[in-house]
Amino acid sequence: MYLVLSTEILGHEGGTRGYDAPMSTGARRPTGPRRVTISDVAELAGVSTAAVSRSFNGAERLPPSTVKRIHDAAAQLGWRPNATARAMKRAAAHTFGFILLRAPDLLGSDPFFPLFLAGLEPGLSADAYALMIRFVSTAEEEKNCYRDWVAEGRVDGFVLTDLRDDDYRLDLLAELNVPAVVAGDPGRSTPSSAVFHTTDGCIREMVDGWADRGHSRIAHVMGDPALLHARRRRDVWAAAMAARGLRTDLIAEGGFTEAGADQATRKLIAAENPPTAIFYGSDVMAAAGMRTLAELEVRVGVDIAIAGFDDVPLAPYLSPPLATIACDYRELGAEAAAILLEEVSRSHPRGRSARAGKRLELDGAFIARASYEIEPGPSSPRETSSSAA
Amino acid sequence: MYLVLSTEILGHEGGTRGYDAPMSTGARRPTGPRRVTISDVAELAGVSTAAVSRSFNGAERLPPSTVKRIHDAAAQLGWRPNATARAMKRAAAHTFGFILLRAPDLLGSDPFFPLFLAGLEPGLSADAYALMIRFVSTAEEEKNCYRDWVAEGRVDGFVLTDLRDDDYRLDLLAELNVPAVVAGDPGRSTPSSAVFHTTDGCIREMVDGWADRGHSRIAHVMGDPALLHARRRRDVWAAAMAARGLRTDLIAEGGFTEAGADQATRKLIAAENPPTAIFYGSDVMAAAGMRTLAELEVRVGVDIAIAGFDDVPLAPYLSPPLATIACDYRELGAEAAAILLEEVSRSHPRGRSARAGKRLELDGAFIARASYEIEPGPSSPRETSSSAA
DNA sequence: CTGAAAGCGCTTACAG
DNA sequence: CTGAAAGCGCTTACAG
Repeated sequence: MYLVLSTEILGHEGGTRGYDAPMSTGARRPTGPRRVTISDVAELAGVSTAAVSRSFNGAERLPPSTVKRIHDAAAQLGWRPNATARAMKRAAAHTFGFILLRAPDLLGSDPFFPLFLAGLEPGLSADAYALMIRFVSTAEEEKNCYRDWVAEGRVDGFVLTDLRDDDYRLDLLAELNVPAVVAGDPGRSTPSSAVFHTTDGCIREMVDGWADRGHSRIAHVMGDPALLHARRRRDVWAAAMAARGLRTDLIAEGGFTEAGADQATRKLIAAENPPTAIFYGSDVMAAAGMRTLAELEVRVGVDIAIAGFDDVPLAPYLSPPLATIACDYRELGAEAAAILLEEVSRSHPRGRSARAGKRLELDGAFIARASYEIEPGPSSPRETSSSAA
Repeated sequence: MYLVLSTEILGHEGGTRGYDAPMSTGARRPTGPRRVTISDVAELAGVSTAAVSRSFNGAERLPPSTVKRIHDAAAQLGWRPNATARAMKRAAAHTFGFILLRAPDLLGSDPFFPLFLAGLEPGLSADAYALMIRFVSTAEEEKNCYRDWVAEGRVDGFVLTDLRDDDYRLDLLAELNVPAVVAGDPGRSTPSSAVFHTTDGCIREMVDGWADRGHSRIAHVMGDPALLHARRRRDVWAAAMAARGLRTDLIAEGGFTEAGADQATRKLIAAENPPTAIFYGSDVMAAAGMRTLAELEVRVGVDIAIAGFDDVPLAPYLSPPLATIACDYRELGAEAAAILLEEVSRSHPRGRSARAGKRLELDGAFIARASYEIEPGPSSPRETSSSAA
């Protein structure tokens, strides 16, 4: 924290700059030069601290010559307004919190988190907001973190992802009465704003396309049912199937993990009437399922059609290339940032919970790659493949 | 930032708690209840603010009964010490910075960032340190961010990744004189500590294994040569090749991208004497290369052997499963956190740049999956595959 | 052992 | 237009 007044910073005028930094102010610090403060700049520029502050906050007008003198002095001393002191005066941390409750082993393959963050953060920092991130491992820890960060004044609002069934965080946020944006469809009215991809049409398009090609046994490997988006994908798949008069009992849980997808795939293929097509709730599950299918000697793209969800960068490089539903998670992050900034700019000291939050829907897209494009044989795929032998 | 004294928080004693929160203190705020402060707690508990502070900082001893009274009062009011005020007094933000200069399109498939973060953050927050993240898109922005965050007192130190050739950040950090930990091998002595995986042995094992099987034309698709780890992988591959008396001219740049890997693979296969094995500098490039090879009708695992680097979760699910070099990036993050905390705990108000930083090396592991296991045919792979026709 | 008071580094009504 | 002074919410020597 101690700013070293190196000659670099002082433009090599260290010895002759006609300014002696006070070397102690009740300093109980071990050693080291003391921090440069607004007073040092004021003194060097020959103005009051108020003038320095004003010149850095732009609101009030000062003579240009004074502003220049102050800015020169600040540059010479390498001074910038201390963010902590500023935050204290303003009673705002100028920081948002992002708390993640996630199995860490899911993070390595999940395309959502890094892209969302890469979209979110630049949007916030463009407005000088910082982002504070926390990984928690239990709901208890998570709950405490939300409360603590607000009570301690660490954050001015939150970003939420991975909405869960009956998610207590929505009510918690309402109680805490802080701005928040939910990245995901809350499925109900909430005081928090929300932004999410609407992929219902994509899933319908996928199911209808398969149905049009003659598929009737279209299975679904769903993600973790505790997650709202996993349930939503399942529900839309089921509705699309029902709309075509198709049965929806070919379903298994894959929990968004590779191992789960492997088990789910085996279960589906072992069914009396195995599917001719499988819609996996994520590309990661689809990729794992592809290997399982290969092991079971069910050829993807020949005996069975599959599709995933997310459009991970590797999806086109699988063999056959994986059909999927693409969502731009970076865009989602960027929109979340914009909404959050809008939330805080409207100051609702109270009554935030009174109004309903904004809703912004983004479009997903169905991408029909080779893994999608097969027509079911006259018999089940396994019979087909054995009849070829 | 305004804490709502809801009945929830007050344990439903809101009306009869015998305590009237002062409703204004020169409050110029729009509306809303004012923030609960240490004075409110002191008043309710019938002690001084000093006592409240002490009871929350543990150092000095207070009578247990007083501590209890204070803590009860704090709980009743939902008060927690304001982090900003605390930081100001302590002249420390209790926060570390993590600034990323990265092409955002690389983030979606990169296993490093999310896992590293998932290891790093819990380590820091266990010690009540926060992590501030920033994505920048130019070196200029990056440099300013380091300087600004220190000058503004936003952070107490930094985490660095993606070390570049002749990386100016190492000197910048030394100049700024703040604690830092580098995740990666700086390749030279630096005042910052560093933690990284040593994979030289893994790469040698891979090359030697191929050489032992009779491969002599082992190519390398390297990552972005601006990055130190890409260069290191190349150098170690080249040294291992040279040690076996093998030529090192079969090399191409893939830039860590799918498209780059595609181009690099085409270039290598088009060579007069194409390789019988390819070491890709990342799994993402290897996966992309696999598709290119398939398009070129060079069969991985039959005509050519390949291996990647990173061990992404999908690696075992490619076909054939991808041999690779595994590094535990979560462990790397956890170790980086530990080192950083150790750095700040030793207070070096000056002279940080005098001593050399600590070095911690972690082990990588070579994982020989099916894509690795072929022996080269008597002729080149393309001749082999055409002679089979 | 406990409290009054100074001070962390700013910002901003307020007074000149 | 400009500055002196109060105050943001804490912590901590210092004095009782």
